[in-house]
Amino acid sequence: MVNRDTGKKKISESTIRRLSLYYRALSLLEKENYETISSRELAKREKLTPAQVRKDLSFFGSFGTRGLGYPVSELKDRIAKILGINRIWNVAMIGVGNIGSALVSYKEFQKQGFAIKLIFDNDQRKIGSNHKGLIVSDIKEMPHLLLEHNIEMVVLAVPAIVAQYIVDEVVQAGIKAILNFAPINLKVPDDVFVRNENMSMELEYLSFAISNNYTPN
Amino acid sequence: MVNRDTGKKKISESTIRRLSLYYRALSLLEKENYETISSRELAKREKLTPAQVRKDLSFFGSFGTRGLGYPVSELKDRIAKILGINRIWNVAMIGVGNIGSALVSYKEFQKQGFAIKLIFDNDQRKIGSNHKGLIVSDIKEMPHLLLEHNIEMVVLAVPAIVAQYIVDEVVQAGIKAILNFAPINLKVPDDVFVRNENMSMELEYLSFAISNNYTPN
DNA sequence: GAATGTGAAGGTTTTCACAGCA
DNA sequence: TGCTGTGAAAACCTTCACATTC
Repeated sequence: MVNRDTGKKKISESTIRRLSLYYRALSLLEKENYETISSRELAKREKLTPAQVRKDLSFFGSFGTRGLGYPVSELKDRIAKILGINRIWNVAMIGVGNIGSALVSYKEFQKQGFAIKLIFDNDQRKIGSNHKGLIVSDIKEMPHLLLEHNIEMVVLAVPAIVAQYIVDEVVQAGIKAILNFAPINLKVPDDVFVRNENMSMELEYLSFAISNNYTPN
Repeated sequence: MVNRDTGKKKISESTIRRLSLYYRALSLLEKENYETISSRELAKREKLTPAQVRKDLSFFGSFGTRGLGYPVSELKDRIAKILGINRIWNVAMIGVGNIGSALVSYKEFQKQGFAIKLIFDNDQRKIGSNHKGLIVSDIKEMPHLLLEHNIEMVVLAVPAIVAQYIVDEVVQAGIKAILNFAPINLKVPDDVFVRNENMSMELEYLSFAISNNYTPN
């Protein structure tokens, strides 16, 4: 429960993922002009239990008022701060194939404060072309451009075969966060965070569920 | 541990997700002409523990040989059967915006046996146009076309505002599995499976990790 | 000797249940 | 009365360790 080195309580991965859910729900509630929200109602909206919501939030302090609930706007801001999304992140997209170019136009990223500032590809026909106001740069220019533009995160949407090679360069350029769409396990140093987005896996999960009449929980 | 109704051991969501990982690793191993693989080696490739691999696999039977390991091709086929991916699934794409059209061209789906057979949109300019050999159909035609083409899964890539409305029609058409890209919690009957793909959430996780020097493990 | 299969142990996450406060 | 915050209990998941088999 408590980390022996830092003395801090350990936050589980699932708690972090749920914070994202709370954030989204609270953004909506704010638009619907809710002032406060109970753990029960918040749980209902995200298909969780009230106790879960309270436990999650209590990790970071006492935000609520007994008898009343949580103040929507304030809680939303607090969660933004915890998640580190109370600011703009500079992101680079590597690869402008199907997925890459779709993500460049994906408005949710922009909306959540992830600003795509650079786009790279190695295809001469794509280099120099315009994607949503951004010019595609040659991947050879990547190392110094990442530094010059203060890029902090990278979305990797390149074929699996070249992914490791490119990620090595990305790491070399000091990037510490990578969202990887290539279906491959990237090797990176311990201080670099990688999240793998594997869309086939989700379909496979559905396939399993239907095939086995799977009932979670 | 054991389900009281069915007498079956309960399979956890994480086990299912790892089966997908094993499947991918085994496909690769097969190409590399491995005949057998030990839990230790398989674990190493997917950054898991050997015990974990053995526990997962033992849920479904005894596939291995003591002293030797698991037969690569056979284990791969077995997992395919368990996941229900030992056949082709008929899939429909709903929405041909950025994400939708990217996914129509996404080769991993095809490769894993998820065949996109129909594409829908409500935009008159898109209806009738050609995407990778498929003609975009009017979403009004959806109910009967889903039935006629024996569609079993649907990928939902439409704006959040219309997602619930469309999903209601999809459910009505008897679809039991939905991969949802809209950032919203869909309401569906208990026997319909929904997986949410939320790419901003992954970036938020990375944001949290960098901001807090988070160390999972 | 090498590696599986599996009860038991250990650890983590979720839920319960209730004291405490508005 | 209504709802939070939180120890304690329960459920769940992972790892250990070893008997077993090839």
